[in-house]
Order: sequence, then structure tokens, then C-alpha cells
Amino acid sequence: MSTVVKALQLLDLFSRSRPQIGLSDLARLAGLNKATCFRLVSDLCAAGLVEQMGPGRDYRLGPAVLRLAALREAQVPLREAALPVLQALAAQTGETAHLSLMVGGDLRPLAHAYSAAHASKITMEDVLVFPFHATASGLAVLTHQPAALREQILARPLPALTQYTLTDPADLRARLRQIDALGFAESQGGFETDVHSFAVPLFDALGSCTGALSVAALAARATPAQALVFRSALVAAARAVITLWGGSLPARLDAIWTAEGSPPKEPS
Amino acid sequence: MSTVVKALQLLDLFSRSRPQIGLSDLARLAGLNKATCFRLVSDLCAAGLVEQMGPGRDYRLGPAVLRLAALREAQVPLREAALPVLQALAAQTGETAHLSLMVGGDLRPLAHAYSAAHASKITMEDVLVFPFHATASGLAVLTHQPAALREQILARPLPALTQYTLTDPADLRARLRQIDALGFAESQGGFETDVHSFAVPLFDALGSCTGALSVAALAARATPAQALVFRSALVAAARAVITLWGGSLPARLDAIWTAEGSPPKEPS
DNA sequence: CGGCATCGGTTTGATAAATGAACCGTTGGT
DNA sequence: ACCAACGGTTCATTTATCAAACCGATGCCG
Repeated sequence: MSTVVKALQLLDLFSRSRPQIGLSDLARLAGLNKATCFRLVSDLCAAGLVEQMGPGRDYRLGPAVLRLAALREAQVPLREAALPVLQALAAQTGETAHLSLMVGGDLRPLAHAYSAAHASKITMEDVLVFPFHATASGLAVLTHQPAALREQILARPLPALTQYTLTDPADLRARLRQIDALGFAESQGGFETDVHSFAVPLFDALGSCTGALSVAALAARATPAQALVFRSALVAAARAVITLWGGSLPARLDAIWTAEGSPPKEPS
Repeated sequence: MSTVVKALQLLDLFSRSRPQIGLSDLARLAGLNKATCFRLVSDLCAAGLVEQMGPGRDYRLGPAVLRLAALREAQVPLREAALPVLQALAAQTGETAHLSLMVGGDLRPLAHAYSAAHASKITMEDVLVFPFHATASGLAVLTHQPAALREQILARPLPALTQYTLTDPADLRARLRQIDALGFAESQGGFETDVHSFAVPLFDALGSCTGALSVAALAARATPAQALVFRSALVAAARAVITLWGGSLPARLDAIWTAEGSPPKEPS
């Protein structure tokens, strides 16, 4: 394995639960010799990606990462990065795909893509805000919010947009538990009568859920078989978007997605 | 030079004015063989620090830097803590304020803030390294380094960036003694002809000087009267930043700043 | 106090890795 | 149709990297 790869793997050992690491721990965690690890981490320090908290003390991520991130953010708007994924998702599913973000306490559209597979499609142009209780995107995001914010949102007015809209907070809480277990949200006609939508949550670099990726289909086309197709396409697309954004997928959800997305296998 | 250092130097080639680079350019800019450069940048891609915009296309910074930066700021909010101070400093002085840190033997920018007071401002976007001998920040930091490191830095090449740049180590040593006595550094056109900069040093928790706080003004606006304004604003801002960072200001400097920053008073 | 474990950091010969010149196939401009 | 420059690859040579043992310092525990 290349030396550079080894050095950069060291960076991935830092996390929110382990923000600073000593030399010996670092070597153990990376499976490297201590001397090797020392040289690598010294190089990382010289570049400022890592810094030592004092002579003979722990290491942690350094100030240089800030400059790089600022540059990346200026250069790559999130939308531009997510669009190709969205277009691929629309093509794979044959339905309208869209991506929404938490903005000031509301869930708002960031981008969408249409499929050419059917003459009838769900249009997204006019949606300003996705109601949390009446869309798959909203439910997916709501499921992964901190309990306080979730309850605050459930305390808002929950208008019945169609006859199928869930409006009882207790019902919604039960639904969110299902979604949490499945790693996948579904709303059948909750927003518009003939539209079924399917969504998975998106996470930012700190592991907070800040958006959702969704597919909206005509109810007539949303068969159980198609729902499975949507689910696996959404999971794959969400993984791609999260990676592109530098986000971190919670380990629990990663496990759910991995387990249910592939046929049962015996690991070696 | 270590391979890792070479790879990480590639990251510094990306800037706001050059956000994406082709393989051949990258190799030329880094002074590397194309094959070597290709392997290095491939490794950086594998780690997500760099991404390729398409097969056979340019490279740019990748999504992994976002995760690292979020982690760093979550743990050590240096930049976040300093930014408001920096913005206040820019507002008070009507000039560009910036903060730089020692990173791997170089002085590098961490953050900056502009003032809206004048249409003409000094931009900081593209500065990667502040030369120690040609900027107020560099002189301020150099003054407070251990003698060994100071001499090592003075032994480096000291290019004359303008006709006003100090390049003689002996002259510089004399200048550093003045700065030490004043607690305040000044560079008149040493970096760019029409720019005067003013700086004070910053100290970490161990009392080491690890950065500087600076104001850069158009030469025409840097009158002696304004210099006094800059000085007192810088001293106040530096006290704020050092406190926010949990740093410790050397008692000698504290005394100098207190004495010269305020009209003579009898302490209680 | 003293022994023991572990820390960050350094040295060593053996070895695996990086290197750079030449070389592809493509592309884009003239 | 040409030529130059591009991204990417190959391969013998060389050099930096590796692992194990070894420091001195620190801290814990009896």
C-alpha cells in the first residue's frame, strides 16, 4: 500500500468521539509500526492537517483543513455536486427525483431531476416547502432529528392536505419509529392524492440529518415491486450524495441499508 | 523529502484563483515528474481530499476536507472564535484584518475580514504563506520565537519582494529588537509596494507565540495617526483572541501593551 | 521510595516502495 | 492531416520506508 494512503488513513481515525489521539494509540488503530506512524503523523503536522497539542502530547486535526474546506465550499456548491446523482436516480427509477435541505426550520427543495420514461411525471417546480408530516422527505428528515426539534415540529399545525394525510402526532410518532427501523420513508398520497413518495435521509459532516433524497411516483406506478427498486436506488444515491458532501452516515443506518439492500450472505 | 509531504504540498497548489488543475499543470507547479504526480494525486483522490471532475479531466479539492474541517471546528473552534473579533477589528480600523498561524515552520492565514469603509481594500484570498521578513505578521511572530528557531528562519533565503523589503539578517535583528520593545510590528511596503501592515503576536496556552493578528492598509491611508488607532485596536483584539483561545500573554508584553495603550495611570 | 508499564521519540539493516524517462492512445487546434 | 499537448502507463533503477529493538521521561501502584 502506498505511503500516502497510509498517512491519509490516519486522518480517518479522528472522529467526534475520538478527537485526539496519542502516537501509540494512533499506531495501534492504524495497524502501523510506531516509527512509521510517527513519521507519517509528523508529515501531516508539517502540512498542518494535524497538530500536536504540546510536546509529547496527543495529536488532533490541524488548522490547514479549514483552508481546504473553505476553498472546496467556494468552488463546489452542494447543488452542482448532487445534480448528477439526482439525474441518475431519476433515470434508474423512471420517476421524478428530488433533493431537499433543512433551511431555517423548513425543508426546502434544492434540486430535482425528471425521467423521460413516462409521459406523465410529477413536477416539482412550484413546491416551496415540503411539509414534514405529509411527504416522505419530511418524514425521513423528521425521523433523524434530535427529539426536541422533532417534538417542536410535531407541535406545529399539521394540516390535512389530502384525505390520506397523517395529522395525529401520536400516529406520526409511530410512523417515525417504523421509518427509523426500516431506514426508509414512504408517504402514500399524503401531499397530493395520486402521488406516492419515497425518501431516505441525508447527513452532513457532523452526522446531523440536514436533508433528504426522494423519489415521487404516480400512485398507479408505485407497486410493491417498484417500491423495492426505489428503495435500493435511493440508498445507493444517498450514499453517493453523502460522500460527495463529505457527510458521515450514522453506523446504525449504514448497517440497516447494507443488510436490507443485499441478499443474505454469510460473511467470511 | 518524504512522499507524504510531496503529496500534501499538492493540496496547497489549489487556491481561489486556481481552483482546479490538470495533471500536467499540477506536475509542473509542484516540480514533480508527471508519473509521480499522477500516483500522488491518485492517492489523494482515493482518500477523498481531491477529486477528479471527470475521466481525463481536471482535479480539484474533494469532499473529505469538509468532514475534517467540521470535525476540527467542532473540537477546536479557533476560527469560529476568532472571526467575530476579526470582523470587529476590520470595522474599527476600516481596513482588512487577518489572523495567521504557525503551521509546519511557516506562517499561514487562518481567517480574514474586510471592512466596508473603503472601496479599495487589500484582499487576502490567495496568500498561502506570509514571509517572516516581509510582513508585519511575520516580524511579530519572529520576534517572539525561541532564538534557535528565529536564527534558523533568518538563515533561509530572504527574497526582496519589493524595493522596501528588509533582506539583511542584521537589519532584521535590529528591527526585531525594536518590535520587541514596542510590542507591535509594522511593515511598510515590504510585501507589496502600496500596502502597510501592522501586527501583534498571539500566544497559546503554553505561552508560545503561534500566530499573529494583523491589519493591512493602503499605504496612503496608513498615516501616523491611523497607526495609533491600528495599534490600540490590534492590542485589544489580540487580548480578546488570546483569552478566547485560553492562551497566556507573557507578562512583559502585557505590561508594554497596558502602559502604551492607555494614558498614564496609577494602578491601585 | 522503587519497580514496572507505557508513553513519545530515535536508531538499524533488510526490504518494499517511489522514481523518471520513454511511451501509449486521445483530443483539440491549425 | 498534421502536430502538440493532454491524461495515463510501463519498467529498470534507486531511495525512502519498514519493523524490531532501544532510549529517556512520565506516571501509576504497592
